[in-house]
Amino acid sequence: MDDVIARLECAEHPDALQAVIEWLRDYYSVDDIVYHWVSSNGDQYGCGTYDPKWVARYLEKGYLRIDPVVIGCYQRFHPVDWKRLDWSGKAARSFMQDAAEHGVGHQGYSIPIRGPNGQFALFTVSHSCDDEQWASFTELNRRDLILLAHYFNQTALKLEPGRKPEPTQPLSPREVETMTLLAVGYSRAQVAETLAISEHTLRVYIESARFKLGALNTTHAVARAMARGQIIV
Amino acid sequence: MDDVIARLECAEHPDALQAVIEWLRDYYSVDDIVYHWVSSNGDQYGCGTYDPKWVARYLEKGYLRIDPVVIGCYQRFHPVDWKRLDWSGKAARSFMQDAAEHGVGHQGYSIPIRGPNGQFALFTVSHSCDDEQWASFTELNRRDLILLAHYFNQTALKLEPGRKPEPTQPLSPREVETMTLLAVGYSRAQVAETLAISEHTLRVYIESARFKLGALNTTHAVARAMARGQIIV
DNA sequence: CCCGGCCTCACCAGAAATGGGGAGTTGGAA
DNA sequence: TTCCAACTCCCCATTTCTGGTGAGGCCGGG
Repeated sequence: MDDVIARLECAEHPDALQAVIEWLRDYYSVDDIVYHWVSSNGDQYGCGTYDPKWVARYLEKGYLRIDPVVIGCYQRFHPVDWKRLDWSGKAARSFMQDAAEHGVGHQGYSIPIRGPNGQFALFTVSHSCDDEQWASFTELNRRDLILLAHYFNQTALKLEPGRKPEPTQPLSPREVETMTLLAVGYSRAQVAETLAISEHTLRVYIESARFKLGALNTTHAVARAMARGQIIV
Repeated sequence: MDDVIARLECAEHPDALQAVIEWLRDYYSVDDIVYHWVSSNGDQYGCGTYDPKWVARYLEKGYLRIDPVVIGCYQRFHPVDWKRLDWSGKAARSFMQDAAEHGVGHQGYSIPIRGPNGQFALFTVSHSCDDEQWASFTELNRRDLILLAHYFNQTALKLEPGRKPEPTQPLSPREVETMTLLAVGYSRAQVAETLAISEHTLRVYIESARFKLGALNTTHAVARAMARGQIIV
């Protein structure tokens, strides 16, 4: 374990992640291990031992917005066993069947990981075995998996595969206040009143913030400011 | 360590966190350890060994939006040493001085933790010693601290001290699509076009989503949907 | 079988936001 | 000192959003 973490910490190329993940699969003797993230812009990055055909199909079908693992983990903090997720709904059902047909095990344990800039990633272990075996496996390895997930994400963030640095121009104090108040539902007039400035001035802040954030309108600007962690709501 | 984590996992009352944190402070022989979170609604919860006067002053002064530790960690994923944060700016300076006067050590190591619903928490260890000692301490204990931070947050989330469950009414698929597209900067007309529906219909979705989210306007609705993890941007 | 939630469409009038001008002060950095 | 970024204020015209009301088809659960 220490060895793996050390390798992650000094990794300098994404291939290292893939190598580690394959090593881990053998080490734990499970069917699959996958790390994948999806962030703001919608494109994603990941590595793992799933059949490439399944990965391609997943992307092609846009399963990201259907997959109960993603949706469920997105609203959780704890690692979660797939069985505890919501598999009702016909979209989820057909997704599950499709996954099974592509060789994905029916047991799974996923750890959600969150980073700045609205980053969200999953570290998943999947296998085929009965419920009891699976329960004892997850119970035994939970702590290691949490730490692994953390270091995997740390490494992935460091390597930032082709991810543009996005110069995240900082907002001025007034701009931050403006965005924050807009995010909690105030109208322009109310924000102006709260900050004790004219609404005209307020507009200048909104527009400059929008410009700095590269946003197309106010809602977009607020969403970006939130996603990038530039405002604390 | 295992003992501490076990105690966190079976904790049933917030006092357990306080007890554990005090035990940890003695175990590591540091000046202070603090866990605190701040989430959507702005109110916060925490426990730690800081002087209550300092805690009160922190809240009273609204230091949350000035504290470089909070602001800095909010945009990071890795644990961070206080020295690596941005302490320029007069607000930050006077904050630092005020903290020092209230007995806060000048060395610090903070671990950001993120949960669903836009939850953000910090697990901080603070001390007074020279840089080298501090560097070796953090190097040595980093991994334990990450795991501790994780389990602290898990416990805090479980206990949810007085935090309303916020029945998080789920959005319908169309509502999710609508909110998502608005969050990435589309105007109402563009969203309607993208979804191939009339703008009138779109408005119905926005309004029903706004209603479900308890939001005052579109921007607010998008912000809430993001913060609650109901849309993946 | 019926109810309720979801999806779809329509009209209207008023309120709010946007885009693009210009212009002055202050305080900190180069 | 000079310069720039931040902060403040104002006008105009146009586009966009919002609030209220109404209505029909579809599908799944009780």
